Amino acid sequence: MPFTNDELDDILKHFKKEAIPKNQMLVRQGEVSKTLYFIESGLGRSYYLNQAGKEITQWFFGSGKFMASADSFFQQCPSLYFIEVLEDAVIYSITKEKLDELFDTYPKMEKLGRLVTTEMLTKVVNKLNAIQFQTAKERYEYMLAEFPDISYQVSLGHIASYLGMTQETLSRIRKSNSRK
Amino acid sequence: MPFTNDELDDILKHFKKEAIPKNQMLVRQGEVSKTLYFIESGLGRSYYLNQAGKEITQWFFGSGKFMASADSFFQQCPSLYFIEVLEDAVIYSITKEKLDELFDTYPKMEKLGRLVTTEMLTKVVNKLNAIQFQTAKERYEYMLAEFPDISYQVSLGHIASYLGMTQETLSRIRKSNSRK
DNA sequence: TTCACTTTTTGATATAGGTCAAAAGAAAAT
DNA sequence: ATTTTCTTTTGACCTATATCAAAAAGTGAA
Repeated sequence: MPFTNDELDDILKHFKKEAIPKNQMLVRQGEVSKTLYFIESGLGRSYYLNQAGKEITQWFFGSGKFMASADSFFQQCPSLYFIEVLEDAVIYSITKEKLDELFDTYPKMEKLGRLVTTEMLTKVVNKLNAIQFQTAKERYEYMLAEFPDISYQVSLGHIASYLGMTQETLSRIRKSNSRK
Repeated sequence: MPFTNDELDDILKHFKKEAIPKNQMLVRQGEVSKTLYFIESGLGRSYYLNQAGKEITQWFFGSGKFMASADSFFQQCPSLYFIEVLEDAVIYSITKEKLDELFDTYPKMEKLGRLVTTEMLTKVVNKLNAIQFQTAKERYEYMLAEFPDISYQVSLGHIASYLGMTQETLSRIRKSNSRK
């Protein structure tokens, strides 16, 4: 993005840099989320509780990515998701108000916002297609391709629910893959 | 959106209004799509061909909605999807270049763009959750709730593939619903 | 009205992946 | 070190939905 150094300085001043230890919860279901996070290092995930009260991973956020309960942050409605930090992280955060300020000051930022959302949209659509029409095994392979790093850092159960299968099934898939 | 009448006039001038008959193809897989469509009336769908060569409906677009092969239009890459008109339609279309012109002239438009994408994102996430963790019957009910009109206008096979099930299964679900 | 073609329904059978329960393995806490 | 707790693996069994095949119903053209 073509910002001058002065602009960049000003923009970065609006963000707060923090070290966040693992297992910390950043957003709770039902809260209106006021903060957008950018992950410098570490790992986060969003999840929700299904009818049976089971945690369903909705998304993983790796380093270099923006993390938010998208619906809640952008529409300022109660979040459907929890967001938690899975690995000790360094995170830049910004409130909705400050971000909107930036959007007003720097129209170029709107573009950035639009591009970030569009990228996210593309990824979600990809996952949708993977989930909808691939076997459990193929979905796991899609995940290995899309988030190679994450597959090792994260517990089986988190990944399984992300991929829409039980952890038993994922365990069996891993076993059958390793035999070969 | 707070535009003056002059602005609105200018914006609308960039769009082309057209009547498009049913069964017309607007975007083909592999093409880079240069056009964004807004459906005044009528109905469209996007779909792709899976490995077996079967058409898989990816999305339905009803009146009052924007329609595009999102990845292709926004990132200007070859489209993964076909887009076709299912019911005679009246459509406003705009090219990528003209839209970008508008974005440059009217920063407020960026915001609009961002909001449209965000809304889309929310819907895709909803569908993802429906597909990922609900039974075939529940998915059909989700569809009846989300697109009540579409369920009647569209062929069984199109809907079944959209919902990630076979048409036989959908036919049986409809039968069991009507018995009650 | 009949013929060709498409879409939907029905039936029989197969299977991927879910569920439940328990064992084994790791990690954390005392 | 040892106990407690959490995570992963394994096994047996079951069910929702896919697949395959054929019949029935619907649609449109000649």
